[in-house]
Amino acid sequence: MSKTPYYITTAIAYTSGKPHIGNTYEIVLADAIARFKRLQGFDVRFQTGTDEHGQKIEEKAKAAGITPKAFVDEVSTEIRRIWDLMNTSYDRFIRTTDEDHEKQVQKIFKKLYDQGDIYKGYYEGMYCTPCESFWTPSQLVDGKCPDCGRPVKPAREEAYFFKMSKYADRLIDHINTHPEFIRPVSRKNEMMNNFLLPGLQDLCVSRTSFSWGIPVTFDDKHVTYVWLDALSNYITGLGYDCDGNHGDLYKKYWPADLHLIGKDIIRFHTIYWPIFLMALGEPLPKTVFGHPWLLQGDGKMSKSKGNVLYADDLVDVYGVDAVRYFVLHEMPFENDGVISWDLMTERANSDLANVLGNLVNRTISMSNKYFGGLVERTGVTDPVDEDLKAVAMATVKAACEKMDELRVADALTEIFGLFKRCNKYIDETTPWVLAKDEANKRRLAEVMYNLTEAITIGASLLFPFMPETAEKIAAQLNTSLRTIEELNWFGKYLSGNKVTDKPEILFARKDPKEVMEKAEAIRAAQAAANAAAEAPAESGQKEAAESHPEGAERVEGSPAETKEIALSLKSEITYDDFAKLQFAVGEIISCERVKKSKKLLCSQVKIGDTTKQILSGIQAWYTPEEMVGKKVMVLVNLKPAVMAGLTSEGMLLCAEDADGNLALMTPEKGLPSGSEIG
RNA sequence: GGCGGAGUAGCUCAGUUGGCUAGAGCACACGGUUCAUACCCGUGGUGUCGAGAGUUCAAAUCUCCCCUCCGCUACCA
Repeated sequence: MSKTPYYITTAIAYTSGKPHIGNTYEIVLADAIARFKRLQGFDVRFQTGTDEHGQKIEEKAKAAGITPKAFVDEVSTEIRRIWDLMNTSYDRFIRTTDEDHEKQVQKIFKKLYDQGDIYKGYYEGMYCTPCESFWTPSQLVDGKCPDCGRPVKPAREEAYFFKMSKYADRLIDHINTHPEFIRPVSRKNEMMNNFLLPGLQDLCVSRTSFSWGIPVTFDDKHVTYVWLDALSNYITGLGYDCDGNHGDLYKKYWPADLHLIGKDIIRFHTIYWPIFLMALGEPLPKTVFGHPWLLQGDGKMSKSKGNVLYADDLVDVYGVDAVRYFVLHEMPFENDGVISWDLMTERANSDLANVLGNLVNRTISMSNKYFGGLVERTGVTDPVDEDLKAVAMATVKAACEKMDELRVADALTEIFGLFKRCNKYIDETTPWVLAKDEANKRRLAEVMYNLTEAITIGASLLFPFMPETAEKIAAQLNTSLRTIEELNWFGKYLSGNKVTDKPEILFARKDPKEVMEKAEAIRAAQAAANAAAEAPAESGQKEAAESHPEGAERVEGSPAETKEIALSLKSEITYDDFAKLQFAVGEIISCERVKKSKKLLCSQVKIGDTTKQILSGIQAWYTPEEMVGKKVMVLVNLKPAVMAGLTSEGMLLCAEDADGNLALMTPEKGLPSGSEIG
């Protein structure tokens, strides 16, 4: 009888920097699911990897003075190191720079082009030559470039597009008839209401503005744009062949059972990816699960504050399995979870040290104390045994049910419920009382046997979540872990077996004070490293919530990475061009939030003897209160435009770094408002 | 602005198709116990179930409206 195949993937991580604990969560979650499926007897294939192309990487590499390939080699290696540190059991770590992947993406592009799904077109809309940017008609302001206000010309840059609309109806039908396809289901409405029902726009699948990508074979100016490249990894990693000569893995494992992704990229996995597959004539993945995020609890995560949590630091303090336990347990099904040093310590102490570690330790100690380590089944039962056995068996079933629903945190809770039941059983049976009377010796032995067996069952179930711990427990009990199939009845522990005579502490209790001291040291080191790189203050929570424009996954930049920005030069202008722009110093006399917008601030700006109302998308960086009184650089003669119902009569100038952080331009000396800048 | 979700004990959250004194875990307090990592077991609450109104014999649960927070989306000089 051959095992049922089960193919699970994570999103591939974008190689722009070191992943923090929030990014590391996904691979651990996937690993727990993959390991549990293996335990259930599935033939599991588990794939993860890195997404390595795109303009952003090209720019970062340039800034670092190395080739894009050298850059992504370094980052990909680092990501893989962390995945390995977390003890994840992936079968393939694919890189989008892998030769087999690139070759297939090129063939896919060609095939879709040949069959008419991809067509050569132009960026619809208007092109601003100096800005090298395309704009849709709705983005234009009075028919001019929204960035520089200059006239724009009709579309110029050619690009390849994918005809999304052609497959929209089929996809809508598929989503409606396959309730398992998008999970959690709340995400289904978002996709339907925002994209599918209003009508899908064709997707741009090639670019000519950068070169770090997979070249289009029949048109060498173009490289494949991110999604067609990145999403294809799920099939190229199995040996998909566009010509139909698929590898055995592909035949066996496709379609995927589960694409595990962050909730920010659900759209790409539930709309574009299925449509690509339809176009290729391949079956669609069974389930796409958009998991929530693990956010930091103790203050906003910020590189400059040095409080970004990384897997390595947490592992140093708590150990791999404690970190795995925390991220798996603390992450609910639909809402974001929270992580902090305090919460982590609390959980490690109460659940791991007190409940689990202590249980194993006291049980083994008693076996040694009363029977020299021998665990023997005597058959001297008591009614109190029944509930323990029933709970043990029920836990096996409950854990499977929870995992089938992808409720990983709940499954873990079920398993710990069994360990708690074991502790209670010890109180119910009071082995130390039984030990006082030789007549109870055989009953005592049975109690110890039941405990040992129940712990073995718990440890077997725990394996997918905390592999090392489960194995340590089995080793101490001198038994082996079981599969789900082998957990079908209570009493498989070998009677007469001998447990270890020296129980090892599984989880030492952590002193919150000491942990905080270590955390503080880590924080200081991180802040120092960051200060050297001179990163501006920023809101990490916000960053965590921002979707990555290019990558298949957001990855936080490393604190140590260079902050040098690669300047892309615009075309030269004449003095006359410059002279058309009128800049002046303005003083903000009042400022308030624009109610209808999350990003806009509405400022009254005094410029000499006139006052202008100016809207700016800077709410994330400045409060209205701190705006008031600032002297700022204003572009005065910009044609007014209406935003969110309010008129804006100019533009406050800001500088923006590579991460999108803004800073207002202010005069270095206290000049009066109205002073012209030129 | 459009669509959707959420607001329940100090904290994190469960609460199925409306139905008996509204629950769990953590934290806290007290009691028990000593095999064990000062651990384990038991007991304990004052929750206006976001505000208001309505339907009903009965509403945390349904309807309406309002407030707050969040997500996706649009706009973002």
